[in-house]
Amino acid sequence: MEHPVYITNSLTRQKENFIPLNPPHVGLYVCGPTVYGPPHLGNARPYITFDVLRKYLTYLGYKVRYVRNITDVGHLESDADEGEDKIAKKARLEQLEPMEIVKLYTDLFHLAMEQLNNDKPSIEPTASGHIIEQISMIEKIIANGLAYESNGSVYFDVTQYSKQHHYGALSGKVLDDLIAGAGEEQRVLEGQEEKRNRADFALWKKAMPEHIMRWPSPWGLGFPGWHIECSAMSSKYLGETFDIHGGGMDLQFPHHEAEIAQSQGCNHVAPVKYWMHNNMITIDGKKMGKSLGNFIHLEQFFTGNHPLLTQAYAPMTIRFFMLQAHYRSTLDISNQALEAAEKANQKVMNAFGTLHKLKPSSNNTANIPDIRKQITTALNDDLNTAIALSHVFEMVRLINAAYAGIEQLSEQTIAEFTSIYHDFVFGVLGLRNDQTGDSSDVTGLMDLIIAIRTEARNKKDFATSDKIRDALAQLNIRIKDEKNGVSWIKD
RNA sequence: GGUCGCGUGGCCGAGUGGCUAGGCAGAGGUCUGCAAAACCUUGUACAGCAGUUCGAAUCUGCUCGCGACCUCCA
Repeated sequence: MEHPVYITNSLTRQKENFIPLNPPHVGLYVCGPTVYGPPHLGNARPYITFDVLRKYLTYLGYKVRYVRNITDVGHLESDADEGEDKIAKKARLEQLEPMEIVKLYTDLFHLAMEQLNNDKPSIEPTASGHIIEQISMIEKIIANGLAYESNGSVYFDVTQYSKQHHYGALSGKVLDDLIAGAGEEQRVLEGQEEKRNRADFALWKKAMPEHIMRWPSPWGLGFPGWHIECSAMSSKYLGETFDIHGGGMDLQFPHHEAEIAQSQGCNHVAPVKYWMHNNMITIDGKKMGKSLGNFIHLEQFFTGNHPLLTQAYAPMTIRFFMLQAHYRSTLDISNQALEAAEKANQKVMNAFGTLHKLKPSSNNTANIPDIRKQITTALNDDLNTAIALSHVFEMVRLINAAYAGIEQLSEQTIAEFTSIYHDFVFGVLGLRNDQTGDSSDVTGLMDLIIAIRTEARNKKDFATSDKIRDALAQLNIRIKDEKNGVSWIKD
């Protein structure tokens, strides 16, 4: 098959032709959430980005296996906590079992994914369900001489590894700098004294008495290091080498760098052919993140319940907003920007309704572009959804212009536009038309109300007709007196 | 301090050697009882300075400003 897609590979920092290892099969792994809190806007970006990628590859005929994990093993939160992990801490604060915390936030995450219209992954493995695989991987790495046990913990020997491989290839880090530390602000990392070298990272951590999430291992009771789960689960379900690994740019180092080292150190092959990283959502130009405390939960967007938000924003507004930017750019959020996205999205959805009302002409007006080709060209070029959308808007313009009688569209073109809506607007881009779904009862009632109002208008009884329109507006139903008749939409 | 990236019209945001990105907002117009919607017209933007080039927002250098990673983070 043809392979028209180009994607930016973080490993080479270049756009590369995407050719799967075993076409038409594509293995896609995306780092999933650590379920210890409600999902926020920043969390949504990779899942929307890679949902679009998955949908597009599927549209092109690839068979995608999409694996996205759930991290339900609490990794160490900070040095000060003396080994307490994020999930255990949350459990203590809320007086719940750690697995209750995991369940609660996994459910919230799934709900948000559904609201954002992200398809479910093919496999959604949990870290806690793959302890055996992680232990076995660690054993292999030790056997290969690239990890060592120290006081019940196991560390990856970065110095040893770097004698054979380039540690830092993905992130551009230089090992000597990492060993030297981050300038004068060198931080004291937990368990530093157990390591042979500052740059070494944990594969397995001994559980302190207060650490309640713990499993037996050859090295005693403990829990897996943060990075090993992704290596274990991706290789289990996608093979030792697979096509695409995605995630946020903030995971590039140390998480993904460590993944490469572990997998290579275990299986003697590079785990991933194409690394893809989405950029950050910013607020006032600064990364939205848990550590900065400037994040807004998705649920707060959907309800508008947040001091920084002037109104609620529907899930599709959020999705549209993200798609208007390229995934490798930062995206700055503001009420103004979100409102713009809301209106733009509405315009696209409204045009779909208008499309159905068009009367086909025998011929097209001149210069109707090949929208499908333009959209695929944009998506082929590193998944440029912003450009793809600009072509959608050209289609929207043509539809509205045709309805206004300025352009003419043939039956064939109308059918193609309908197909483009299904394939791309609703399909690949995953925008859902939340205005539809009204029952035939409502439609019948609206027909009746509109008929009565039209009667009043014909009698120039504008007081009555405006009263009806205002009352409907109160119910978020907007009446539009168009040249070709009266229509209504739900806002 | 090291590494990397960014600075585009009122806002968000594509593009990256010559050809209108797009959306929102604003202005004018068409339509309309009014409104809404839609359509048409409209903005001549690329941080600053210098250089390369027939030509630069796009390449090079310098300056200023901002950010990401180097620690958990999507």
